Amino acid sequence: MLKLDARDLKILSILQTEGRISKSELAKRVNLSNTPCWERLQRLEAAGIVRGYGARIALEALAEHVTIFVTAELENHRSGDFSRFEDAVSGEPEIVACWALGGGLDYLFQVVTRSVGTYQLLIDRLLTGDTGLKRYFTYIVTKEVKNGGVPLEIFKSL
Amino acid sequence: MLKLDARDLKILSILQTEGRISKSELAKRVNLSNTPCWERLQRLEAAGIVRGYGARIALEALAEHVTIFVTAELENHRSGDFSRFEDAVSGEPEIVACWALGGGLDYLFQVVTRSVGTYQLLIDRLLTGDTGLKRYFTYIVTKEVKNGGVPLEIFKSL
DNA sequence: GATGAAACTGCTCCAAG
DNA sequence: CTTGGAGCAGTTTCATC
Repeated sequence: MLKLDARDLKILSILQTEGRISKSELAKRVNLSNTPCWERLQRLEAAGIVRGYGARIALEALAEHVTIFVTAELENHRSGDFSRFEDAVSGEPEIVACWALGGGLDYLFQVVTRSVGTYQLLIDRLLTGDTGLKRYFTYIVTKEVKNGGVPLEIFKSL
Repeated sequence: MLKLDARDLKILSILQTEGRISKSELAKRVNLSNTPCWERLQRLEAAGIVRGYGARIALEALAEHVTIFVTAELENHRSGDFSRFEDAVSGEPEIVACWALGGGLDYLFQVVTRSVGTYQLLIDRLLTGDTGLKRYFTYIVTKEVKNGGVPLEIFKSL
């Protein structure tokens, strides 16, 4: 694990919100000259800490859609059961995120789709496909309250 | 709502994964010359469809941390109760995302923090602060299975 | 929509302190 | 780490078709 100083963290937190900032502007913002700042960024990218860049897209300005969270419980807990379900999840673009959970529930996943109807089609695919899904619970999102980035501030003291 | 053709969607989906692509390279990828592609992007940004750009940061390569999902139920459902809770959520950087839900539960939120201990401190802050939080349930994430972007493919036929 | 070009800014690398 | 700069690539805005 690469050790990072406060400047590296500042570079990361600037890039997190301003991914298309120019490298010379970035250097100014962290009080470094061009060259060493560029070298730091190279290191961060090479180490895989910066995994890439992306546009933040306002889906709500683009098309009608619904966001739904689903908790899932599997039929069985043998080693193959988990990877079978996870493969099914990977193959569904409407499942935008999925996490394995400790405790009674096995998975939580987030669906973004056109409507409740297309969500039901997705669930039907999961139930009739050989995914091992036993029980699920649907939570429809009525409002996105917050969606920020990872709080790098918390790790400042490393 | 701005109407977008297939090229606009392609621009968006390229930018979603390659946020730092050069504008001339982007133009090539969508089979347009420099100028009209640049104009489309200007429109998309001006319309707020592209809300910004950000680096994808691999937190796991950076520091030990835990991800936890929490479902929350509020004491009361008067108009002020929701905004009071949402304000508290906004003020906590460790709460990286929060959604209001239909049905019995009021909110789902995602916490990224250093440890289970710091998570408990967060919960204590929410409980002792005047947030109206009545009942909550903790789901510790043991594995991130998938974390992709919004599936623009789904909206191709618009 | 396409093309070409002008003026500018930024990028990458290198040298020297 | 700094400054300075060379050579090249990318950006933005033109005018023209």
